[in-house]
Amino acid sequence: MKENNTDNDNLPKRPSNFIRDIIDNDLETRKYEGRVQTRFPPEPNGYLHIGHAKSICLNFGLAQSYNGKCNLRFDDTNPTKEEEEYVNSIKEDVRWLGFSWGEKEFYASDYFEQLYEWAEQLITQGQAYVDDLTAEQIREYRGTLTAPGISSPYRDRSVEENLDLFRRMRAGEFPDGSRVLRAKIDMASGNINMRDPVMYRVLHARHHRTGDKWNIYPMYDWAHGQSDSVEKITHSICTLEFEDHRPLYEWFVNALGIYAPQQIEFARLNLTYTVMSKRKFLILVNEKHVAGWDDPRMPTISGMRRRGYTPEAIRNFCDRIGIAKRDSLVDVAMLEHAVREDLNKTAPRYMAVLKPLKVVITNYPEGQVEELDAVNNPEDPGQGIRKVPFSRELYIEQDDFREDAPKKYFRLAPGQEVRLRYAYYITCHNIVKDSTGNIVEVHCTYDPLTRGGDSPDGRKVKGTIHWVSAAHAVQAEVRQYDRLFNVSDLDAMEGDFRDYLNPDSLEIISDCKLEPNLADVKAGDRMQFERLGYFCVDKDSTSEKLVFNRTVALRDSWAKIEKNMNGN
RNA sequence: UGGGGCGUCGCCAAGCGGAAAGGCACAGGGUUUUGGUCCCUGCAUACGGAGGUUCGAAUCCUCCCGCCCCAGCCA
Repeated sequence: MKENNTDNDNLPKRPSNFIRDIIDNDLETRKYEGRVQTRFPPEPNGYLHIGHAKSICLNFGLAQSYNGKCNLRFDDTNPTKEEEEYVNSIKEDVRWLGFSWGEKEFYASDYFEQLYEWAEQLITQGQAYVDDLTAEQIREYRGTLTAPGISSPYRDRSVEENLDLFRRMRAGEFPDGSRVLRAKIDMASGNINMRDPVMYRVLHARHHRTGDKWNIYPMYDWAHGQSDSVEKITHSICTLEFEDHRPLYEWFVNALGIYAPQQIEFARLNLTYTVMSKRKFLILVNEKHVAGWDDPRMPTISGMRRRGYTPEAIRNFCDRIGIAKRDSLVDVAMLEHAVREDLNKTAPRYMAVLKPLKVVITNYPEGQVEELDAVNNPEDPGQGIRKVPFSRELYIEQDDFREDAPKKYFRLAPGQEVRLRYAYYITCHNIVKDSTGNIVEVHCTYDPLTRGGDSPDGRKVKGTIHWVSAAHAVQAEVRQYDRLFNVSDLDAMEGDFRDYLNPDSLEIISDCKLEPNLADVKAGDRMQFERLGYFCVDKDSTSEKLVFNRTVALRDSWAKIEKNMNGN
């Protein structure tokens, strides 16, 4: 029996941040009767990415630790860009990340009628008017950053005329773009959002949920705060660029006299070597720089899922980068660390040779096969052991043999003894080359007394390399990914972001040799290929042709040493 | 030259007037049948700058500098 175990003890510990401070304070002052209600409000116009994950973890995480709720709400106020396909993928991604949002999801479009009524209320209160100016004229009348705007000639229409016009807008009497409903606030405000913002536009477009019911659609500013209000949100968390909208957010709920949530802004996530905008993703996909939204090189949730990332790793990453208001550019190494950390504990290990070099054990009996024991996961004894076949002809990694070994090279080289993991010590005594001088085969002898990888005489070998029995090897394709861009701070670069695409972001290796235990693997399975990295089975994989994605390589201190030896 | 924000180690980020957490990265060492993991150690006399208040300031005040966002009938 556990003692003194409150609910909060079981909840994930998360670092403090300014939003938690605000909530703690609100709880203390009973600002919202002790409630915490957040929401994650994606627009269904694209796939979620790691930046959204930050927001998801924040909003759902806050709800969890304060015993509150977090609504999933689709901000579907622009039917020209939104599709059901996206709402489905968003739901899938949020769920996959490990969060749930109760019995139903919310939609801004569910509030269209209420929003409409509130708009009539504002008109009646003399705080909104129908404007006949064209989009271009509205822009001109709005003024500039330094010059105040000027009033529209339609600004002082009577309540009756406004009501009539607005009802006819709804009824579909006017063509797209002909009229808008605007809030009557302050054309001279230093905050441009307050210069009579547009609340409704005429749009004869079919909405993915309301169909053809509406001929007018609310703008973000008019919809968002009121949706929060309807849902009794306590803390409406959004990104920094909406900071300027907060006065408007508050103006609307105050003018309406309805429940007032509070908007809090935090800095969005930026990652090194990565772009993070749906617009740019769309270009990458449409121009075929990547294979799709779920290309494993994409920072989309679906791309990362396909790449082999775990929800746990992404959540840990999000907890660790913190929440603040300063613009930041998080090192992608932080993300990679988070996956390695999780996969190290969970991923079963296998041996796989990606770039094979044939090794013949000349003193090993022809035709003999031994089944050797291999540990499935040294970090988790519970995962047990497996058998791996060993025979006279093997494959090892090309990188694990050097004819002229540099200093500190502990792998196979002429005259140098190494351990074959879980098998035997071997020593190279002969190299076979083809007519052009390429090494095609390496001949070694083994020490039968070192079976399993230990020598009775206690003799040490510095290197241990992985291998696969040639006769038993399973063939596979392995896709290795590198960063999509070759500069760390894309936003700081001049010119188009496509100029910085890394041409080597995808390497397909087609003749990999895998230990036979990998033959029955299924799409989505994650594992470590010993000494190489973490991999997962791609959805393209079939029993005839296995396909793996490299999620992330293992840390490679030998690569670092060698790089330093070569003077960087 | 308008309005709104932000500036703490290479990158994130705690700190909320009492003598600069943590993570990543990096460097060195130990353990090791993954050059993986793990374990040690090091890594800001300093908090954009300059003044001021105070016994005491990254934390309060003033001025200055730098960076980001805003002129969609996008969100």
